[in-house]
Amino acid sequence: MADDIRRNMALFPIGIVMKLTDLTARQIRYYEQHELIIPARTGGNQRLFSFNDVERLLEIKSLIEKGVNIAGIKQVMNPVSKESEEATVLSEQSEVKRRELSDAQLHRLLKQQVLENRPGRASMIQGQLSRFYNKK
DNA sequence: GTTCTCACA
DNA sequence: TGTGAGCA
Repeated sequence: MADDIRRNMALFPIGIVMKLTDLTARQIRYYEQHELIIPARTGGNQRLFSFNDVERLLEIKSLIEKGVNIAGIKQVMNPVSKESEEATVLSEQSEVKRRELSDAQLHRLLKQQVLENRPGRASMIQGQLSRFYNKK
């Protein structure tokens, strides 16, 4: 599992992440405040992002582009601390399956929502999303 | 030169 | 969310 270590290893500063994700520093920090990402910190209190963080930001970005707000994204990207993140990798497959399943359903739901709720933006998507996590 | 936090025309 | 201030 040395791969997970590399994947979660904090490497680049916010500047690099900005280019990698096309997000502004403001947005990246904003998402961090909402615990969508949990970058490591250097001694100088500077953020260090891992590949995982970048991937999460890309997911967040795609969701934002589809009209999902922070509240909605939080339900999809249930915040995971660095520790529990590793624990998730080692945990049972049932957890993994549930995650993949809900992701697939999520895509279908998002497409549906985006088409129907076009003008007014995602509004009732939050309640819909939460149901998937209870329903498996 | 960069990033950080905080605050707001 | 953008942007500028004042530090580190």
